[in-house]
Amino acid sequence: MANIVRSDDVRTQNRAKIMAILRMKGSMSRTKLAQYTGLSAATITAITADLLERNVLLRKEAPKTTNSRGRPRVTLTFNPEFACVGVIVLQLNHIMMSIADYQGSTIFTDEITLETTTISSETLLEKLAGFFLAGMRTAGISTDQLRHVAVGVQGATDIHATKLRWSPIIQHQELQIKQSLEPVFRVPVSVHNDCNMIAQALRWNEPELFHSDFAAILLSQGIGMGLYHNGELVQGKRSSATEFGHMTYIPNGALCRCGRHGCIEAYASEYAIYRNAKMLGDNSEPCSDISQNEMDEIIAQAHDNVALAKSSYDRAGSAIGAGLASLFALLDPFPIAFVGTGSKAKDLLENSIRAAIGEMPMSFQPDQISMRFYEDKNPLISDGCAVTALIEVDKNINSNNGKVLKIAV
Amino acid sequence: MANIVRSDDVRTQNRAKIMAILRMKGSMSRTKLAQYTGLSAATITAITADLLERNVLLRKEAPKTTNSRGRPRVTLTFNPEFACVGVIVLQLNHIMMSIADYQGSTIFTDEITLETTTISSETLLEKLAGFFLAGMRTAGISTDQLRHVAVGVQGATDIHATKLRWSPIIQHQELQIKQSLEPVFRVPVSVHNDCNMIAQALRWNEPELFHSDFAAILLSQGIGMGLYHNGELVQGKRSSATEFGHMTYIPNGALCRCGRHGCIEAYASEYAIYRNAKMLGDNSEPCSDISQNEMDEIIAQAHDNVALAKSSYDRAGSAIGAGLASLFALLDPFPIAFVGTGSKAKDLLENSIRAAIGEMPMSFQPDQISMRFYEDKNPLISDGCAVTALIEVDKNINSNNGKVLKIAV
DNA sequence: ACTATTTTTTTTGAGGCTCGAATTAAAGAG
DNA sequence: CTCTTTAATTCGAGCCTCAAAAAAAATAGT
Repeated sequence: MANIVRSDDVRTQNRAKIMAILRMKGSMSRTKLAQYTGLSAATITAITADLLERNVLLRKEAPKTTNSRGRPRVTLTFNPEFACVGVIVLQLNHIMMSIADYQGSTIFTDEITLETTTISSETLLEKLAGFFLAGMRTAGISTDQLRHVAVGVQGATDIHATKLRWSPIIQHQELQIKQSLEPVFRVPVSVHNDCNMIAQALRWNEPELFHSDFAAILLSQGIGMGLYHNGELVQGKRSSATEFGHMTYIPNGALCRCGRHGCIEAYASEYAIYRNAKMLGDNSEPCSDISQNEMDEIIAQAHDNVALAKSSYDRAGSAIGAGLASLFALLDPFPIAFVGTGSKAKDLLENSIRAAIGEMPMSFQPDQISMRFYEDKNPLISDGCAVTALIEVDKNINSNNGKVLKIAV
Repeated sequence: MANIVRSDDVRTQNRAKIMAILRMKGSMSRTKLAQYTGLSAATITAITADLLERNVLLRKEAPKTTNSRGRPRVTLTFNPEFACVGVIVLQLNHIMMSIADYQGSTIFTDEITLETTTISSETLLEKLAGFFLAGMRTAGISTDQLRHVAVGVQGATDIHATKLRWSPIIQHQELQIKQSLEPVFRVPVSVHNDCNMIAQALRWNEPELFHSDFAAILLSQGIGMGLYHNGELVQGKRSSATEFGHMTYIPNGALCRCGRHGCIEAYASEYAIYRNAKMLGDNSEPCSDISQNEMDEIIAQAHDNVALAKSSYDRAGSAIGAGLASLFALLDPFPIAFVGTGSKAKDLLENSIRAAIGEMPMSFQPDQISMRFYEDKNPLISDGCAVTALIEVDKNINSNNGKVLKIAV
C-alpha cells in the first residue's frame, strides 16, 4: 500500500508525477503539465518554481510556436547540466560504457573486449571501474557531476539491484557490483538484468506499442525475458529475472546450459540451434562461443531449404511459442519484441512461434499478437540503463529534496 | 500510479488503512491502531470519531484486560449491524449461498442442486436470484441491509468482475452476472473466479504463511490457480483467471477438456487420472461426471500399490510439478496450497510434485517449499467471497463517504 | 500608436489534513 | 484521597491543493 500520510507526501507525489511526465515527453509547458497531471495551474507553478530554483528544470527558449494570440507558453525541460549518469554494460568478454546528461543525451561512449570468464571477480570489478573512470576523464566530466551509475548485466540479479547472482559470463557465483563500485564512484550504483533494460528502452521508445503489458525476449546465446504486466516489471521474489528461457518445454528433454533438461533455452538458443543443425545431439555440451558467421551460415542454409537447418529453427520457434502460450494462459496475450542476433532469423521463427501459440484454447487469434524484431540489442540495453539511471536520479531528487547523495569512502 | 492529489485524498487513504487493519485483526484499540498505521494518535481519534458517528465502527465492551494501571483502552470493531453482504457460489449442478454480517460472521447459509448445463442463461440467472432472495427472506434480513453480493464461479471471469467469460458449468459462452443480478438485488454485484476466492480466504485465515507471494491450486474436475505475487492477485489483461491448468506440459500430448493437447490439466485433473487408471487412452474424451467413489477407489488402489493407479498419480504430480517449476523460473519459489478433493491423494502427489520441481536449476531446495493440503474447497470459496464482498463495502464506505450505493431499477 | 482580446502564469485566501504538545479522562497503587 | 500511569482528545502550527482574481505577455484591430 502506498504510504502517503502527510501533506508533504502529497507534494512529493505530485512532484514525482510532474517529473515523470517531463521525463517521458522531454519538455512541456506548465499549462500542458496541468492538463496531463490533473493538478491545478497554481500547483504546477508552485512545484515547477521550486524545481527551477534548484536548477533541476530549465526554461526552454521559445520554440516560436504557431503565431497565435495570448501570452506565449514557456516550455520546461530538464537541465542537461544539472547532473549526468553513467551506464556500464557487462557482457561475455565485452564491456560497454556510456555517459548521458540529465536530459538523456549520450555524451560519451566506449567499449572494450576483456576475458570475463577467466579473471577473478576482484580483477573484473577493478577493470570495470577503471574503464568507466577512464571514459569519464576522456569525456572531460568531473565525478562531481555524476549522480548515478546503472550496470546492465547478462544473468540473474537480485531484486534489490545490488549484485549479479548468477551469470554465464563469470565463473564466480556472485558479483557484488554495487558494494564494490559505490566506494569508487561515490554515487549510487544499481545492477539490472539486460532483458529488463531492453524492455525499459522499448517502453521508452515505443510507448504506443509497449507500455503496460508486453515482453522483450532476447534471443542469443541464451534466452532471456523482460516482462511488464499491469505497467510494472515482473520480478521474482528474490531474483530480478523472469527466467523465461528456463521454463520447461519438454520434460526430461534436451540438455540446457543450466544443467537441467528440457528448458526452452535448450531448444531456442544459439547453441541449441547450432547443435541441432550440426547433428551433435540434444545432450551434447552447450557451446558458449559460436561465431556469428556460423549462425549466419545456418540461417542461409535454412533459407536455401536445407531440411536440418530449417527444422532447427522450427523447433526453436515451437519452443518459444509453447512458452508464450503458457504465459498467455496466465496473463492473457500481449505484444512481444524479439531482440538480438536470433531475430535475424525472423522469417524462419515467426511462423512456428505463431503456430505453437495457435494451440491456445482461449478466444484469440495468434496472428493478432503483435511481434516485432530488433537485431541489435546493445543500443537497447544502453538506452534502458540510461533511462533507469535517470529515473533513479529523479527519484532521489524527489525524496531527498535534491540533496546530492554521495557515498562515503 | 496512485492518485493522491488533495488533502481529502490523504484522509481517504488513511481511513482505508485503518479499516483494512481492523478488517484483518478484527478489533483493536486506538493506541494500537496508531502503532500499526504509523499515524499520530490525534489523527486516529479524528478518523475513528467520524466512523463511530456514522455507525461503521462500534466501541467494544471492555475485554477486562490484564489489570494494569492507567486509563483502560477502548477496543473498536466493525458494527455487525451496519450492513450485511451476500455470497453466491455457482458450481457444476450446484449452488450455495450465504449471508454474513458486517463483522464477517456468517448469519445464514443454504445450498441446492440444479442442472446448470442444460438450462438457459436466463433461467439460470433467475434461479440464482430467486434462491438467494429466498435465503434472505428465510434469514429474516431486509434487502435494505444488503450492501454487496459477491459471486464465486468456476471458470474464467473478466477482469472487471462483471461476467463469466467461459466455464465448464454452462453451455452458453458468457454469463452477464453483474448486469442481470444488480437490478434484482439493487446492490453492487461482483463476479470472481473460485480459485481466486480460495486464495483470498487462505490469505485471510493464515496470513503468516500465505500473504504476499503464494498460490492456491484447485485439484478437482479441472486444475485452477489463484496466485498472489508482491501482495497482489495476478490477473490477466482481460480475464481474471491465471489458467495454470492450461499451461503446456507436454507439447501435443494428452487431450484436454479445452480441446487443446498437452495441458497440465490433461494429466492432473480427475478426468485425466481416471482415464489413465482405466486405460482409456490419453486422447479419450474427458469425462465430466466422475463420482467421488470412483476417485476414492483409484486412490485406494494406488495405496495398495496397484501400478496403474500409482503411476496415474505420479504422472499428475509430475505435470503439476513441471508447471510449478516453470512458474518458479518466472517468479521464484513460493508456498503452495493444494485445495479440493484431489488433495485427498496428498501422499501420492507430493513426492512426484517435489521431484518435478527438483529439476530446477536455481539454488533452492524443493523440500523447502511449503505445501499444504485442504480437502474441502467449499468453505474456502465461501469465505473468500464473503471477505471480498466486505472489502468492497469498506471501499465503498471510504470513497463515497458512507452513502449507500443502490442500483436503480 | 494604442486599445482590446486572448492565453499563460502567478498571487492570494480559503479549506482540509496531519502532527506535536498540552490537556483531559479513567483507571490502579499506596 | 492523592499520586502515578496509560489512553484519548483538544488545539494551534504548518503543509498542501484549489478556485478565483490578478498580472503578464503576446497578437489583432483600428
